Amino acid sequence: MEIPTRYDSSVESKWYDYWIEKDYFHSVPDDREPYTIVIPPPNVTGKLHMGHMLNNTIQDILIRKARLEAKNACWVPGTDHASIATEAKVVRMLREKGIKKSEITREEFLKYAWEWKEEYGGIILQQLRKLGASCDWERTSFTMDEVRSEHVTKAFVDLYNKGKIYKGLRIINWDPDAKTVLSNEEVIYNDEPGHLYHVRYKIEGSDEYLTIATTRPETILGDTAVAVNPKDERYAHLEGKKVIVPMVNRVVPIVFDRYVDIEFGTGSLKITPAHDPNDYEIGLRHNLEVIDIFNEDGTMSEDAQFYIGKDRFEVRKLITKDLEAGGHLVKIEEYNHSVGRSERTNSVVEPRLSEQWYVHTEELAEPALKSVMEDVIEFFPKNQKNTYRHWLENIRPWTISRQLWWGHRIPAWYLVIDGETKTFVAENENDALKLAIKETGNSDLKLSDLRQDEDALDTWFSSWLWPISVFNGFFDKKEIDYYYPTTVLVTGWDIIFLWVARMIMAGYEWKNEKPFEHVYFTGMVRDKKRRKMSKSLGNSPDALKLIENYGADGVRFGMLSSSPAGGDLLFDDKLVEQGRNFSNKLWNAMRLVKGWEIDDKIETPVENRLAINWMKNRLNQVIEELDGLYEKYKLSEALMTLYKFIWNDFFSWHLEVIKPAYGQPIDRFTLNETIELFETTLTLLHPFMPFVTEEIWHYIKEREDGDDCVVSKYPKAESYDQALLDVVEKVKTIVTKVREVRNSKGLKPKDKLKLYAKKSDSLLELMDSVKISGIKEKILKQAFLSGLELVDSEEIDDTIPFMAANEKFMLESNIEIDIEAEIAKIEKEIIYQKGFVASINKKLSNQGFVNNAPEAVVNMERKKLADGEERIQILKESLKTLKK
RNA sequence: GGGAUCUUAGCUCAGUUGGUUUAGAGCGCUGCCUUGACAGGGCAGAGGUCAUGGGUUCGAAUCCCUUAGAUCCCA
Repeated sequence: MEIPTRYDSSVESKWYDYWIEKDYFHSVPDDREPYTIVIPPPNVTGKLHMGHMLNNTIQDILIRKARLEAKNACWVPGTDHASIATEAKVVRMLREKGIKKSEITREEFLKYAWEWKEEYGGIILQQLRKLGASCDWERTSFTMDEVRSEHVTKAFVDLYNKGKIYKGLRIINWDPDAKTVLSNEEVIYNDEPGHLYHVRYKIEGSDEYLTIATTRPETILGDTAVAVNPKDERYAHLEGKKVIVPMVNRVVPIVFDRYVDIEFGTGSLKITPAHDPNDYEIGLRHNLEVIDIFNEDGTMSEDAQFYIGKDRFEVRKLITKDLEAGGHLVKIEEYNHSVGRSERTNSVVEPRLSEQWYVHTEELAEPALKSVMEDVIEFFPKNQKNTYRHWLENIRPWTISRQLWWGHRIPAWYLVIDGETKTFVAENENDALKLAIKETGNSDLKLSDLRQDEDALDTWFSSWLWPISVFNGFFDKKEIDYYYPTTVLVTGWDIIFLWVARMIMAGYEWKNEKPFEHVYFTGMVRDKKRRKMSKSLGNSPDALKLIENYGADGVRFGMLSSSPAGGDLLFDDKLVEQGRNFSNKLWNAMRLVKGWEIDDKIETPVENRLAINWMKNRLNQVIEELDGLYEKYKLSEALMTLYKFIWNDFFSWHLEVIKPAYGQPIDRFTLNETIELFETTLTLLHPFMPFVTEEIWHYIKEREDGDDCVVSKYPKAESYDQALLDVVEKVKTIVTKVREVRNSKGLKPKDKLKLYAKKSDSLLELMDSVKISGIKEKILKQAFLSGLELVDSEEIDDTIPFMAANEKFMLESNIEIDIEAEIAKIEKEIIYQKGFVASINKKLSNQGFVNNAPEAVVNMERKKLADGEERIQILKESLKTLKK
């Protein structure tokens, strides 16, 4: 049957099913060296996007390479419950059904949430299969499944008992949309346009006013002081005075605090301790009253006295008018300032005073910082180390409680005795009760006397245990001892604090060991205009559509071919198209090779032996290069090295030399050797393009059961003959030059012409090299020549002279050549060469250079000089003959 | 405001501790080529005083400083 001329990527699903059926991706501990990756768990209700594709392609390349190297490759997949994001989605879904979260119980809500998770959860894991991800699906984990939840509880109780978790009253970042606290890392700051309002406060018992500047006039209602800098002479006379807060007419003190910036605004600052972290600190120092004027959804509370129940942004407009009407507003300036927004809901974060659970991260940070700084854990690229250090050296307590239901409920129970609340932290309510009985001495206490904390834990409190919990690390010694520490973590640098740093802390806290050897940071996927991919811009291609159109291999190629570690990937359809075309090229090369009939009567032509010999040496050189690139995680470069080797060296040069004339058979040796080269090449390419390589693997040769590309043997680099590689490069230069001469003179590329070469020692050496035969034949075949004759003459009628590889050639042709143009060209070339020679002469006549530079470098320069002079000599002779 | 990284061909990027012909690749561009594995193809070509100005050195894209610009992190 005819093989179609186009590769059809729809075979991909067939191969994925086949690999699964053969159980190639499953790992159990054995005697081999483990190679372990845990997936950065995507949100359970998420869909595959470009970022996932990049990230997971990289992991798959590494894990497949390890598998080919006969390591015990284990890639653990899973999903994250993503508490805020998922809860927000469920709330929205319920609202559409007409159900309000505030009107249902926690149990009812969780039931809906689990239903939602069962329906939409894990779609992304199915999509990863389309990409070719060779995960061990039997190990699929979820941060809220039973095993992972047990780890979370145990970790919380353990830290609490060690005194590393505590509850405290702080100014926190409040998300009024999600109605929960956020950690500092979940707040995104950006400069946004706003206004600076200048408002005057009357000084009590005086006609004087004090003008303050604020970006948030609505918080005036919660003011409990005005502050100025003690060094500010403008305000020195106000010591001991008080001001009257507009609207509410509250009399509050003027305090003197060094925090106030004399230069900024009017130099005096209104103080709202309940709604600004800095104000809160000042409030503590001066013992100020705290008035909370907001409800949890960002509307005004009773304590605000005005605008009760109205939204904070509406109030900002209203109060501006009222302040103006009351004669308090001095002026309004345009002003850009930094605004914090919730990473998940994008609502403007409200600083709020509240009681939350915290992890004492300072102690945990110490070993985590040390191991990265000392390269015990290696970062790729290295420059992320600075960012990491800066954060860990300035680490602040980690707020881990969230006012959410979807998540791990905090394992703390409260008992109120005589109006005083006692806290018991335990792995379950029965243990908590035992603790309570023990502490109170009251054996009549019942479970119903205890009340569990309503809050859930931050999602990251479960993900930081991921490298441990996916191996059931707190309970199963065999698994964790074998797979931990994992080999490499592949993730985006945007979660270096949220996730990477915390996993390292957890690793040292509970395993006293790093969680991974290496961290490979991927960049962001952007569009070609360098914009972030986002739904609102509509510039993010549909990942599955891309796979459908170009094949997973094509997409993988496109994602990888331009994405250095840590650098952003500027995504362009063109790249994916190039990947698809590459698949097609491989396919057609296979068709060519497969189409040849063997004839045992044919002796192997000498040029074929040379070609095979050259390919084998090149292959070893390439394997060596790849090893170095993999070691440095330069995967893009590794792919491009392979791409160029396969397309240029293997297909364009090698296949073209050995290709028999149309319809003619080939000798057995050449074909077998070529198939073997093809096979090795497929193994090398397999990690990047798993499907097309597997497909072709089964076409080029009959295969026994289990002889599959996915588990083939990755070749080891052997030594290669550099001299041979150099000789062939020279030959290629000569062939290329002949083609160029034909091209520029309008000669047909495939008309057989005769080539003459001026006899020289170097040329004789090249042609008659005893070790390597087939040089002449290769040149004849690839440059479409009828013959190659070495001559003593400088000048032959009806030829075009040219120079290649420092030798003089003459190509048969009876076309008229434009002598003037030829002369001009050669003269231009002579000028260039003279400049070249002069620059080297300058170097060599410099005693400093000759004395100080290494001998090899000086010799190299001498060689360059000799070559240059030789070229000038040849050019001058050509000029002489032309001018005759 | 503090800190980090970066600036090489039209675009995206390589360029190992300073020394391999006067800087490489892929894409794009230009010309030529079509019964023959592949137009999702073949062959060849043009394109860069390595952001700027200084310095160190026998020698700088590479090390140091100035200036300009870009990106990111922290506050």
